[in-house]
Amino acid sequence: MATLLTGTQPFRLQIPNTDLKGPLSLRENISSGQTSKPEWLRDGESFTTVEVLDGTPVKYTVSQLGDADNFSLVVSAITSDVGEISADRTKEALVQMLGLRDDLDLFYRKFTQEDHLLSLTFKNLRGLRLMRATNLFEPLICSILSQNNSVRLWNRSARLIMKHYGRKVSFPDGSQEFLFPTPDALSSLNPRSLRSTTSTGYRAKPIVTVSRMIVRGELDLGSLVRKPYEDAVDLLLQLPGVGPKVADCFLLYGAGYTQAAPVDVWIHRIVSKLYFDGKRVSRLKTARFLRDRFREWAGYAQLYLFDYARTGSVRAG
DNA sequence: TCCCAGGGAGGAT
DNA sequence: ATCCTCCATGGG
Repeated sequence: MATLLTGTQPFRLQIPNTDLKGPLSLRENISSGQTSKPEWLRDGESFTTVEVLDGTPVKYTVSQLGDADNFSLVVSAITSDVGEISADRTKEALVQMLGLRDDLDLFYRKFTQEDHLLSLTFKNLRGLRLMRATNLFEPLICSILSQNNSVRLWNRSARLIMKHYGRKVSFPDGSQEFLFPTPDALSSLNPRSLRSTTSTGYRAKPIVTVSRMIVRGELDLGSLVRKPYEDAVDLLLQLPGVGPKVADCFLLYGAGYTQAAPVDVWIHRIVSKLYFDGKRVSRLKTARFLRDRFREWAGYAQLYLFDYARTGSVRAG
């Protein structure tokens, strides 16, 4: 039943609105600094990402036609020269990556009624959704990279890591892309050389250490993300380079824990300003506040508040 | 030159 | 529990 894609048979895939719940802004999704992976590469109005699905590299090129509320996605997905994978699997992975199953209409409706302050962020960010990774290692490394860093710089480092240490893959359209490296590839590195080649600074050592833990079987991300949120956090906090914010980033953008609310400098500022009358509240209390107030929507609330704060809708308090 | 960026670790209070 | 300081790197 499922169509098999091979390297010699590129195909196009239309995802009609009726499959989705609520609006989508592909551009907002891509540019919102989420740590599931570095930003998809942009060429005009189309965005490209390469994902490894069941061992087969798949290159997606996606563009959105129409506006946030009335649109279709035009998707080209091609496999590497050696691989093949079902069309259903390819489509499902895209739906997951773009958060298309999240009921964004419900989110808007619910908090337009229940939280006027949060609803202030809705108008300019309509269609912004949570991204999810198709693997667990890449978002963990990207989340570690993001600590005390700018979106621009951690993206740059992640791309350099791919270029220097990831497998190079050829596609039938003639392009060559670098995959994100495996834990094995990074585990064998000298942290100093990783640092000098990828501008990762003091984050190089924890990246290598975590990679080694995975290779040795001391860290099993697959079983970690099957645990309840609190247990998963406790385990993540034991890792070098992983504190509360990085753990929440990984759980939200990597593993889909929508109750996770990463608190960085921007969230710290905007939540203090909007919800605590400008009074300083600790980061841990800020995170707990967001989880208690927004529950399974905490990740979404955080995402909207982050973009609202960062894109200058408000001034730093 | 200083300050900042999707912070964390270790220590002192 | 909360508050220091230091940690690399590059942009403004």
